[in-house]
Amino acid sequence: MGFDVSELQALDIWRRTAVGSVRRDAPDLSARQMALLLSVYLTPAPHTVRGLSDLLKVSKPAITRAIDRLTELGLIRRKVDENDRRSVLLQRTVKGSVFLREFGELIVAAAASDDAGDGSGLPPRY
Amino acid sequence: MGFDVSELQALDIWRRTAVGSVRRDAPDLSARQMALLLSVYLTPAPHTVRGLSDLLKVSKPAITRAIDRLTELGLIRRKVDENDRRSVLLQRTVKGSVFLREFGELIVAAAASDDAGDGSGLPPRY
DNA sequence: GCCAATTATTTCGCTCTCGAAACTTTTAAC
DNA sequence: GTTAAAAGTTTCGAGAGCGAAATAATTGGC
Repeated sequence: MGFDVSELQALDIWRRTAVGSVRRDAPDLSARQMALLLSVYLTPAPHTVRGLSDLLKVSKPAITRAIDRLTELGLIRRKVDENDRRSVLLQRTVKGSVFLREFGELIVAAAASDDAGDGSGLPPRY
Repeated sequence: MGFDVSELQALDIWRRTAVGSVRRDAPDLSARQMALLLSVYLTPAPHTVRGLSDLLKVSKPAITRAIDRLTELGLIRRKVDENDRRSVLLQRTVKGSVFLREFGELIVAAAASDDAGDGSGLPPRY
């Protein structure tokens, strides 16, 4: 029972962010979809179906479906690899950048409003 | 284009956690389901369908379905409120506690492995 | 050129989820 | 005790996701 303090703080920041995002009526992405989206934006290109399938240990059809959904939402874009036309490269979009920027702001705000302290009982360091 | 540094770091921690969770074959919860689960565990009881519907600004049937899913997974439990038998109280389970503890560990580990520094170029403070 | 390997998508049958509206149970008003 | 309100669930038709297997499309071996 009970959590380590830092884990608890981390979970609470996660909670505030998740609740804030849901309340904002953001698209209700699954964990897989979010992991895929963040991987495309925050890890070095190129991003292919096969590569993401290996990275996430999820079947290729499941990756294709997640891409379908994120593409419908306008958060990423497909582009055929001209060097190997079998491959599909995933690219960022303006809408996706905006979405993730706002999401990042939510996390930062949630962390800032974490007034639980560090457990030391001392005032926070600035 | 581009993100503020702290937002980028926050997003990257989120990414590592999300990817790690998916790779571990954790249940593929939606943002709504995760927000609900965290709210039940980290905010003061009682937790009712109506209360969560207001908190998350999501319809009551959608809350019921999310509870159905989380209950199937054994992560929370329903209990009729004996003071008002119309209400259903949501309670924690051992399995849910374990799941969230591990998830918290994942976040903490992701934050610890954030070797990007604080942008100052100085070594991290311990 | 031909054939096997690789990449991604589509299909199949099935389950889960959606919002809106209808419904059941329980409580409170009076 | 009858009636209105409240809490939660169920139903509806429709859309999305699942894994496994089948299907393109393209490439590389030779």
